[in-house]
Amino acid sequence: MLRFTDTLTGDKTEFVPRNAGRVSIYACGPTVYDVPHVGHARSALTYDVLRRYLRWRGFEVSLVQNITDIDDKIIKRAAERGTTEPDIARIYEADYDHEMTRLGVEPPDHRPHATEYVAEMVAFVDELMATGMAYVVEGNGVYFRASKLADYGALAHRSADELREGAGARVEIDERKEDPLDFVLWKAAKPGEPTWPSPWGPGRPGWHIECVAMSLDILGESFDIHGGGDDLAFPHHENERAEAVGAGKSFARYWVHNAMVNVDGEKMSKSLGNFTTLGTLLDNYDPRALRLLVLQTHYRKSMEINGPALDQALRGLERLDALARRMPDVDATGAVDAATAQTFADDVDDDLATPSGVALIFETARRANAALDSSNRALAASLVATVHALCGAFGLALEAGATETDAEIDALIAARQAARGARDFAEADRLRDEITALGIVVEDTPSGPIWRRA
RNA sequence: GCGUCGGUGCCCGAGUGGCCAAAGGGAGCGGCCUGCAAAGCCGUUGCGAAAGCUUCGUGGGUUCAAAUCCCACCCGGCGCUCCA
Repeated sequence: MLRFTDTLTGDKTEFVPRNAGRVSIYACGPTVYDVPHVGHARSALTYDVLRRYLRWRGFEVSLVQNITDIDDKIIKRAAERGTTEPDIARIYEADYDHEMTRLGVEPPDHRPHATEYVAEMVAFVDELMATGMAYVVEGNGVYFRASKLADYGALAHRSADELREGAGARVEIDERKEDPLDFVLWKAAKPGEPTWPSPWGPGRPGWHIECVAMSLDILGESFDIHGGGDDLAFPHHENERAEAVGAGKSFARYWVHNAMVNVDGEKMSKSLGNFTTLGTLLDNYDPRALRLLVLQTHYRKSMEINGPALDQALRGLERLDALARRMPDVDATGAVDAATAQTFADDVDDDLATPSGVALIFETARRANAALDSSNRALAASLVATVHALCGAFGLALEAGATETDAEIDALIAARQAARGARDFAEADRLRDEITALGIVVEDTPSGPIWRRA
């Protein structure tokens, strides 16, 4: 039975999709004003894994991830660089794409841009105006009237009054609002900023109303899962929900939030300056090591991503690759071990418990190696196929190794074999040192030596 | 301050009433395999020869039984209006 922890209820609840066999997911994407960092990677990997896993479980999955390509930060960055907002957005969206590709994150089924949905957003705000859920502050824009929504604060698990008490704890309250909880839906134009026409004068979109417009347009009302980083739960998602519910629409049926990446115990963020850019990390590590590391921690638990942690994950990954290398002709298309696959599904179904799934993968790999050691090739083939398949369910592709040939290396290996045959082990070891110096690892197996790049 | 999530063995990290001295990964140690390696497998890493004893932030409590439930406290993450 599939279950997820729903942020709205705070409970782990059975997941029943809107339409049997089909799952619709809206995952909050980046605001493209800077390069992606490791925290973005965790989020992206979480929803990539969720989608792939659900697909592996037989669901047809539709994933929407937006690109927010107009907002304050983009405007600020464009001004700093002396360029235009579309330029900034284009540059960093391309960068995001590039890193996601390297990470092995599949492109979403739909990737709407905020700037493509301005007309829909205006129409949405208009609806809210018509029902009294919103009001105009002359010269500032249109605000959502939070007091009109009975359960504003539901995602934050706070009552409106509690929220009012806490309001201003970190950010100054805009005194022009009727209520501290009200938030802007449409921002009136300021000089030099990009604007779009509206019934309330030229301006631009406010609090992530693009997510509401796009999710409802593409996925429809009552779509299944709305996901994102848990720093978005309030106010970002709270406000989205308010906008949708305020307009009388059924919004997301389940809210899923992934936890943050920490650095020395603190959240990785731009403002703290403690971030590792994703590009730098991927230049130095196998992207699969990052995926495995993320899979080994439950998505709702904050985690550290640093060199030592990645090194550990890399070592584990090497074990799996080594197994794949032992049976290079077996892949995920082979007959999988049904009992293992069932256990895997039972485990992971419980709130996307990928750490349990990974544990089972390693357990299966161990059994496969043991079967190979005792020459039980039929069992081994089934287990290796299972390892490939389960890794595949998490988007982890194992590398069965070098299919490449290299005349120089082949010659050295042949020479070493000849020396070994002649029991001239001093010469054999010298040749192996020479090969090692080229960055190659040689492994002797019952069927002869194999090599790979270290 | 309020809300929320968490504090587990050498490290990372699962585990939410008994099957737990506690998955899996990493690291260490011993063994097997190998000419030697690598890879792999087996065992082992709280105390004890064993029966057993003591462990899962701290202190209480509930229960026949608690890492798991309740209360208090300490510590940490995140959020409290434009951060994934």
